[in-house]
Amino acid sequence: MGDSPRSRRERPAKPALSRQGIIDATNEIMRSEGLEKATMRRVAQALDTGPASLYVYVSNTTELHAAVLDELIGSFHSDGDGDWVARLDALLAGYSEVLFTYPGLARSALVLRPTGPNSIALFDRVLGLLLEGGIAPDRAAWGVDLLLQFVTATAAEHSAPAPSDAVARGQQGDPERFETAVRDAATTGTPHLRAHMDAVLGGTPAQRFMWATRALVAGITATPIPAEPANR
Amino acid sequence: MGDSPRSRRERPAKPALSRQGIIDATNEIMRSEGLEKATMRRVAQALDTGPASLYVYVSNTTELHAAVLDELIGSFHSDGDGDWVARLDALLAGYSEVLFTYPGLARSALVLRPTGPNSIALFDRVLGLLLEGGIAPDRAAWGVDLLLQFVTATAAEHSAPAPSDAVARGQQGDPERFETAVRDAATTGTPHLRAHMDAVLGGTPAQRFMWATRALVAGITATPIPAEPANR
DNA sequence: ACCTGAACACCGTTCAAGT
DNA sequence: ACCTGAACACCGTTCAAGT
Repeated sequence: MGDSPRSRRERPAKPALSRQGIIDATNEIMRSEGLEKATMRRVAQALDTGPASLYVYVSNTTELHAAVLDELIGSFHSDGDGDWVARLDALLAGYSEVLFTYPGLARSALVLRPTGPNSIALFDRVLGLLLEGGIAPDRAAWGVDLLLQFVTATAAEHSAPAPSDAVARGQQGDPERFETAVRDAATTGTPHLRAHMDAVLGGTPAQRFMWATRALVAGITATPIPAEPANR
Repeated sequence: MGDSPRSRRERPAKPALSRQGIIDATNEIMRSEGLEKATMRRVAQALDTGPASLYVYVSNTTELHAAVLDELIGSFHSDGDGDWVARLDALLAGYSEVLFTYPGLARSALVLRPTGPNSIALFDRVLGLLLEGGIAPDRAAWGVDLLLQFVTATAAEHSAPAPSDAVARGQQGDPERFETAVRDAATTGTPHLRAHMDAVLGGTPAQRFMWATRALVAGITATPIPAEPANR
């Protein structure tokens, strides 16, 4: 009994594989090294096994990433007080924060249409707040998509593929590139851009985020859905 | 003279490499096989050379994809007539059509913040239409981003990674998965979702697209930008 | 200058074989 | 059942060497 032969030292006991263990390890790698490092091979290595072993618990890379995302969505609680607008702001800010912390996941979320239990719960909470605000249920129902899509897309925009990839510098959607392009173009055939360049380039990201959510809520509130109420 | 020695037959003359030729070949592969097949190696093969040769004209894969996107954005002209709303609809529909035809590119566009000349021109056109609609310049300037982001994100959502990948079936954001998840969840702790399930799941994609653009324009029109007009 | 063969350092996924 | 070594079929990018 006592020490089994191969438990000499090192090897921190190598916990048995499990779906949750794989998800946790993936989460950890994503946070510290970014989505693109959270590969099957890298995760397997972190768990001291081979990539093939993961396929017992996870059906493919996409599904694994989706599982991590749903877990993260379940991890933030922002049931602040205040009126429904304040609570909506807090909720969207919380979601946004998660996506900014794991930027690569925002890209996935856009394509994946998260359907895990926590994602659905988030959808329900946003819908509840819009209804509480007195928005017509039809409009609120469609509006949730618009709001969550905006948050996701905004986070995805700010996601550089590799945290410190030499190639990425000046390549990605860093605002600078866009700003330079606008200033350059303003001298040629883009009259409106030239006339309003300062407005186009103005505002902090936080100001724009806040303005956009205001505009979305206003639009959702005021815009009737088409005649056929909700066909299909 | 006449036939040079190595022009026996076959080999359709192998045109010299050029940046434009590389872009065209990439475009063609994207259309016929999807973004994920438009790799350096695959493009090089189509041009009958090795991948290393492409790096003389193109700095990396991302830049190549961005070049194709800007070319496509320049390729559609929808200066229909009618009032500004009709023309805005036509313009966004045209952009949307391109992105739906090359779905993978929509994902790229979100992260890339396209800055090519044609992309900037599109931005200018949308801005012009909003101004024509009498929207305050400050709001219009920020609103363009919101509108283009919506179109791009919507196209990205509907993009399955591989056109006919066995794994993709039931995996991606096909509406069915979301619908199933909603119906399942509706029995548990998601009261609002249950109460308004039909509204949430209702509407055709086209109806939702139209409604969303209406809501966006309404919100942009009605929402004042923050006190500091356009700092920075 | 332009082009390229070959290499480096990776991927996801499958499958026969082991325990 | 669960796990895995090894293989298959790919990637992007670099670089020394050729023309």
